[in-house]
Amino acid sequence: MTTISAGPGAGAEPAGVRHVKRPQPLRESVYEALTEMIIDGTLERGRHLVEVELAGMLGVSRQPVREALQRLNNEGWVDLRPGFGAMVHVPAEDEVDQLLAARAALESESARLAARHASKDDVAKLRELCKVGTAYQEAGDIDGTVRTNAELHSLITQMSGNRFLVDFAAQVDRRVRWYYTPVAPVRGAASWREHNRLVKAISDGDEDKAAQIMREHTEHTRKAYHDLQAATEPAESPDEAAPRRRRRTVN
Amino acid sequence: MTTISAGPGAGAEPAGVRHVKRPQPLRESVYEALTEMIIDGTLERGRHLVEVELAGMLGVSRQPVREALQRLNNEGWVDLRPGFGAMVHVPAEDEVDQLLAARAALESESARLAARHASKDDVAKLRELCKVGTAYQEAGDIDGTVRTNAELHSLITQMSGNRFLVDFAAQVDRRVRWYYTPVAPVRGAASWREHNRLVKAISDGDEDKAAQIMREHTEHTRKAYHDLQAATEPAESPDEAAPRRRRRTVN
DNA sequence: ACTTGGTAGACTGTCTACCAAGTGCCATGA
DNA sequence: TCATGGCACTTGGTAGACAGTCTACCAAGT
Repeated sequence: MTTISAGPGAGAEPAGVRHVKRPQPLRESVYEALTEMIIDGTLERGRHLVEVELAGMLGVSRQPVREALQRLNNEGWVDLRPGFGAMVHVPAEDEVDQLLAARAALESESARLAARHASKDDVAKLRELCKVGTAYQEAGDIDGTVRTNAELHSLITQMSGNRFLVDFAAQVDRRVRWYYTPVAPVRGAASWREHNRLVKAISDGDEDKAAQIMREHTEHTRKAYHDLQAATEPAESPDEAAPRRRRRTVN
Repeated sequence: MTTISAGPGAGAEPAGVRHVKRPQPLRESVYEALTEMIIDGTLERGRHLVEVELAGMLGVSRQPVREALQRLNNEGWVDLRPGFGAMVHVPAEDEVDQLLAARAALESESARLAARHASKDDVAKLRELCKVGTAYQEAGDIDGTVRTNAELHSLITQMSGNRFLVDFAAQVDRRVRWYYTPVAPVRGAASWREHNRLVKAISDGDEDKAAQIMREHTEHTRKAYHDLQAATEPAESPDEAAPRRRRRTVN
């Protein structure tokens, strides 16, 4: 039973004015609890989510659950079928591809703007993250590597100073991480070399180079995903749950 | 009194499979009614939106209104302050800038992908839109020009075949149009010349060129906005509401 | 003049209960 | 085997209630 514990929303305040801890709206906690459960697989893909069931599970009433489900629906985590209920979204095959393409656009632009606005402080933080990440990677600490990777990318988008890029990139990133988790550990070594070059370009203020490196970086990730997918796919049992048609040609 | 009339959700179906007319959920209609009222200024910026008031206004109960407001909040149309209510969002000065920057990234990537996947049919439609738009422009039909412009851009993003780019770009676009409306008519002539070059590049399948033209196109729009802003701004009374600081240098 | 304390009203956040309509499933029957 | 009818379940929406919180305002004290 996962009960909600109104966790502190780790919002990055302008430093110094730290607002007193205010209890989050329940719907927010529910939203977070659900995404977490979706990402960590507690709620498997395709599972039928019933409002009252979730409400009972989380110890709240239907209302906050409904509101959370609607947000999850808007952001593509679940599919809401009127009169039936919500199902945890089952990603289509071309979806990861599209996500990574969107991410390439968003993050490479972010890198460009980050290079434009980088402060000494930011660059120092970036360097630190690179060091930490590489260390994790070499130590074989997958969890740490993934986390640091996320932090690095997040910091870069934030350095762009563009709220919309930050929001969109964050949304895409969470989705990618969800789909991608099973195949994440693969691309460790090269990835951090690229990160280093990227940080170098940003600290040099070389916009074009930063954007280009970030684009290639994401592109490599996509390729890695494809290779791994191709290697895994033939092994899947042909009597898969839904006999949905393959349509490779669409994208 | 604006009453909701459960209009047929003019969703673009895959053509042919037209689902039987299913009444849209109320929250959807409310959402649309509210965005419309925000865009056309019925609900002024900064206005405090009270749930029961809106509910009465639209002839529905609180619940659908709440749900619509929450979505509006997530998409940045209103700001939800816990325990107080929703206020129509008042854009910060640098916000249009950031929106246009995000749009540049999203749409230029879309143009690149559109050039990659363009079908004969798509290109024909693009050409048609260009013709129509230019005609409107020359005839001085501002409304028609703006609408056709939106259609053209929308079609290009859809041609990218990337659902996420489509969604994000659509979101950004609506916001831009809201802020931008007062200054829209300015940039008519040059804009359609650029559109023509863009369509040419797409039909040639020249990805890089398409992306570059789209980027410059958006950049020009941003510049036009700035110039117009600079020309208008000095006229504003100095005893403005909030004496917040100008920081032009940020973006 | 400025701060403090108190009061009142308004509105949200959440809960409960309830009903209508739509959906999926299953057993029945041809 | 396949269509039909019915049943159980679930959402979508409504109504009402209540606590907590936010804003504003007023009065008294420094």
